[in-house]
Amino acid sequence: MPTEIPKQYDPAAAEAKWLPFWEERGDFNADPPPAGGAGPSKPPHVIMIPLPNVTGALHMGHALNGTLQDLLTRWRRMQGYEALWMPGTDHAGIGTQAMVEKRMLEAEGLTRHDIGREALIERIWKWKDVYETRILSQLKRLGASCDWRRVRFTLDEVCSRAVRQTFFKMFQDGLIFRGKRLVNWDCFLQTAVADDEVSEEETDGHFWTFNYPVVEEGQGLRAEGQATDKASSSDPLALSPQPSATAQRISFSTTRPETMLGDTAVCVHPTDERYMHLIGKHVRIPLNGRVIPIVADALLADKTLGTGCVKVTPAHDPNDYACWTRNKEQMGEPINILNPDGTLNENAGPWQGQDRLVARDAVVAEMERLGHFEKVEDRKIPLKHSDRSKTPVEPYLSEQWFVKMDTLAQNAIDAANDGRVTFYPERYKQSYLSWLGEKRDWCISRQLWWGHRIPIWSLSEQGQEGYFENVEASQQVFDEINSTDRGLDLMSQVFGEVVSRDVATVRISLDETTRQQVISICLAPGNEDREKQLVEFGFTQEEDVLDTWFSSALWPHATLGWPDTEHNPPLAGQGARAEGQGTVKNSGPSALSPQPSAKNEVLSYFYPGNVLVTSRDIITLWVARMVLTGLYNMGDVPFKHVCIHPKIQDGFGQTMSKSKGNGVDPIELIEKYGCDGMRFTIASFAGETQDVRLPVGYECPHCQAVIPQEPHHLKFKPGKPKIKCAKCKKESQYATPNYTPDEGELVARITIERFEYGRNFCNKLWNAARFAMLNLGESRDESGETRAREEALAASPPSLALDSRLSSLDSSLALDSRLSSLDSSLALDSLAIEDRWILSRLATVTQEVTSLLDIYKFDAATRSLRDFVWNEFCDWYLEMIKPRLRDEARKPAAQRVLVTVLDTTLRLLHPFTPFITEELWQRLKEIAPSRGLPTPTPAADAVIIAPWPSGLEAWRDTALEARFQRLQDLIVAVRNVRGTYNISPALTVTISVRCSSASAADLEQVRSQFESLAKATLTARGPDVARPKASVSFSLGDSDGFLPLEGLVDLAAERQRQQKEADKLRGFIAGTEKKLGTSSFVDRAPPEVVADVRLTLTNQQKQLASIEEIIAQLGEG
RNA sequence: GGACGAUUAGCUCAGUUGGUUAGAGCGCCACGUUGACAUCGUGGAGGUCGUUGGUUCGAGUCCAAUAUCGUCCACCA
Repeated sequence: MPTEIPKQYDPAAAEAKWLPFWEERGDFNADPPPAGGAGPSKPPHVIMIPLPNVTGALHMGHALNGTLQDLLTRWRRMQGYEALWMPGTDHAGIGTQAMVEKRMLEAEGLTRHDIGREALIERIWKWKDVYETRILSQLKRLGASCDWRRVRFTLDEVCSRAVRQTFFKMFQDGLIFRGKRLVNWDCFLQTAVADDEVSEEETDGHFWTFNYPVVEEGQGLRAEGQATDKASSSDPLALSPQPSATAQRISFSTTRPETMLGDTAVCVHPTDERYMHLIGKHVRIPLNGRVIPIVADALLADKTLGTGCVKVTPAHDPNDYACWTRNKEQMGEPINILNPDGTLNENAGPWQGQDRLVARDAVVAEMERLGHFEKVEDRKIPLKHSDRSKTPVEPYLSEQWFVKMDTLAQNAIDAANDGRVTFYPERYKQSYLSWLGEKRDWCISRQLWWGHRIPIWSLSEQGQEGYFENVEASQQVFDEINSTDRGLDLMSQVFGEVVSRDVATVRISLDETTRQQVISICLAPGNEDREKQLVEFGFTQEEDVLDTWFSSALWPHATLGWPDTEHNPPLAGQGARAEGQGTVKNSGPSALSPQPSAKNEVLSYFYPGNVLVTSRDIITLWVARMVLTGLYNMGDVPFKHVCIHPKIQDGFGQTMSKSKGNGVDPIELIEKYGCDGMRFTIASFAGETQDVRLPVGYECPHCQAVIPQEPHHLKFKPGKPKIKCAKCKKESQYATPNYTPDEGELVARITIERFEYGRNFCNKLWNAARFAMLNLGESRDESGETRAREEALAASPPSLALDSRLSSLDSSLALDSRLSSLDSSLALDSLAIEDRWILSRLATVTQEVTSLLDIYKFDAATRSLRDFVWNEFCDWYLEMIKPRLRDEARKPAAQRVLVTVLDTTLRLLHPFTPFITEELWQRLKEIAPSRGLPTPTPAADAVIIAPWPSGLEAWRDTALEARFQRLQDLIVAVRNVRGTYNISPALTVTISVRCSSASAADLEQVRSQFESLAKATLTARGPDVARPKASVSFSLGDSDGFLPLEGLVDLAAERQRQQKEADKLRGFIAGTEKKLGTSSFVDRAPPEVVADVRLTLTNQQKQLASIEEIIAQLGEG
């Protein structure tokens, strides 16, 4: 034996060994075919990783995502594709900045305003370096066969350039515009917060009802356009504070009375009979005398709620804002009454400068004084709070940048509708389409510092007197400038020379608030000098950064080097990466240099990609936007398939996430169950429907009992909380994402029992292979010549380098000669029945797994493989060939089939369990360097590059599988009898079988195998076998078995057992007969179904007859 | 409120276009350490497929309603 094979698979050792082996060989790398290279080139297969955020470490959800992508990548690589899996991470603007700011505030009491933009960004880069390193090393531990030379980060040079170019192109095409939008404003932190960063809390509040007086025709009514004119509202006392007693009033309710100062309308339902006659009339806001219209809007007003009438404050309420967009021409501009710090601004008149909550009471008092207060009641109000500051957020109207979505969205819709992009499972196409169908403009600006700063420099200036009085006319002038070369003239003034439209684009617009004209210049990437010129000229760059999704939307082509079509994208230093998971820091301009080449072959070869693997919650945010930008920048979709996999939940049904603190680090599970065990289990989860629930436990370090996780374990507590073991009552620290246990402390580690499934499977595979290898080696002669070869082989270093292929081929040829008796071609029909059976099953499984992977049914593929390996290969085949392996004459053929099945199985399993299969492949290669049927061929150097099994259809033989099934049934029946009567396994029983001559022939062929599996001696078989006296029997329909067990069993009990069996059968027969007696069934069901049922009936009757005969004989004694 | 999914054995889940007696893993019970594997082997117990209707010769599977849970989206003067 070349090496001892341990009885247990050691995952850690294999993982440590084969990861560097593959990396050093360059197996993960994918490159375009060399220019002018001869021979057929491989087709590409591309997967872009759903870039993890650098906000924190990966959890099991990422492990699932990564496992599936690696599985697909390894599978396609084996199929002969140039398989690229592109790795990288996302800067995740809001999340990362918030995380760093939070830490800073907690640890040092500093806010970002204290340290400034530069210093904050510097801190975030440091954070990013730490977590990027951690994330990439987690992925590597998973066995992720990414092309690590190509790792990208959304803020690196290559991605930044793509962002700048896309923004520039969109700006040039007029797709980018500025507009107002309601955001969730955190008055404490003075920043906008995203919708998913606010949470609702029930708060004690009040529900006031007020009224506004309706303005009679001709009385103080102003032109609509002037309703928002500040001059008109600057002097409320100029208007009558007291409405005439007879004036009609309109009542409404509010929880935020101060927003009355910003009302621009009141709204009623168009069919509300109480108010229909008022629609189009006006009311006066008593607080400031402003006159606002009464509008009809069926979406905003609800006849059944409150008074049926609602005040409209577009600047401070999302619904009101939506109403405003529908009724703009009647209402005029929204009026913002807030300062960024939550105090009221100049639009609040006398209340300017007061905090909004102070002003609220003052406004109520004033309304009461003026006689427009009706009532107030206490009420619980759901109020949005900022997750970060825990203070209430205010809806706040602010200037934002948008991408116009109509055409872009339509193109992405078309791509899914005409099948250029296909979803697996199909139903997710619907979420994609319905979201895109809204075509809501994409707000791309964020009031953050961490991200891609918007590449626009602008200059505001006062126009000539009266120039901007008419908004529409001004806009026309601007449009003309924007659409002609007059914009270029403007730029040549700034830059002192004529600049090309490919370098800079200018747009002039009107700021409706300040009545100034705004000159905005957008620069294409790579124009740092011009940026300086602009600043010197007095332009200032936008403070805001771009939405994170803007850069991740470009991921599929940005990572391939777009927009550079002349050079391949730069690679990180290959070879010298042994020490580090770290990437090259790309913040410096000269950190990387592009690979020389005449064109970007990487981009043209690898775009478009093949499949995107992700979970459903980012179909809209990310998937749709990648399709949209791919079509826009590249003219083609970024991927053909979108594979949506389940989400991982904890034991309580909560999705695992960083923010919930319920995430489990895959590394913990890899260390406990082995990487392959984890991967195999996780792949078995990935079906089409259900999310995956993973009940978590903690293993008591004192007694190894498992303590189930409870919700309170996940809550953050100060100090180092301990967990108490229910069994041994001892306490220990435990690991959660919230803190790290103390050094040297005994820690209750995470366990998830479901992962034993995969671990046990790996161990089973290991031992099956161990058995095979032990039995492949034995037949060798131990001549001096062989030993010399073995020594020579041992002396040569492990075949790590690529050029070792030749030498290993040499040695394999040499080793081959030792198995010369097996070299010759082995005809299929000369093989034993179990050989042909296992080959047939193998061919079927190969076909199944391949077609299941084609449609991303990982769970079914995993099951199919497990069932084959465990229940067919191990339980039946290995058991059946044991007698043959002890028989020198029959041994060689069994060995040949055994090694072939093992070889193919390892290849089928490699994408699922890469480490153990490589470990076994390399060991097997030493023992059997050539294998296969009918003629052995040298095995590949590594299973990672071995060809995926295919073309095995000739091995399939369904008739033979059916014959084998009968044999299996017979053996199970004997075991059943043994089990029922508790016959010691040490005791060999005798059996005679009454069956057809054909079955008898089969049985004779596998007699020794049968006898060893059933622990029985076969005394007779054939159609004429008679039942021996005092025997226990079974009936299988087409064959009956008789076991003389007199003295061992109670024959009365046997009679009872047979009676029970007969009764059961009679029940079935009655059912079947009834069915066949129903004319509607016989007449209407398809003939083949009826024939099937008739056959069933015949079999049941035959079987019953056998049992009845047995019972009769038992009665005789 | 809208869309989608789920509900099958004690637990976690499969169940392909409707067709004989609904499956697996874990757990449970009994027996077993025979030369690959106790992370194992052999046998066994355990389910009126959430509920109610309907279509059909026939429904876990198709349709309708309903309940519960989950996810996404919208909304809550």
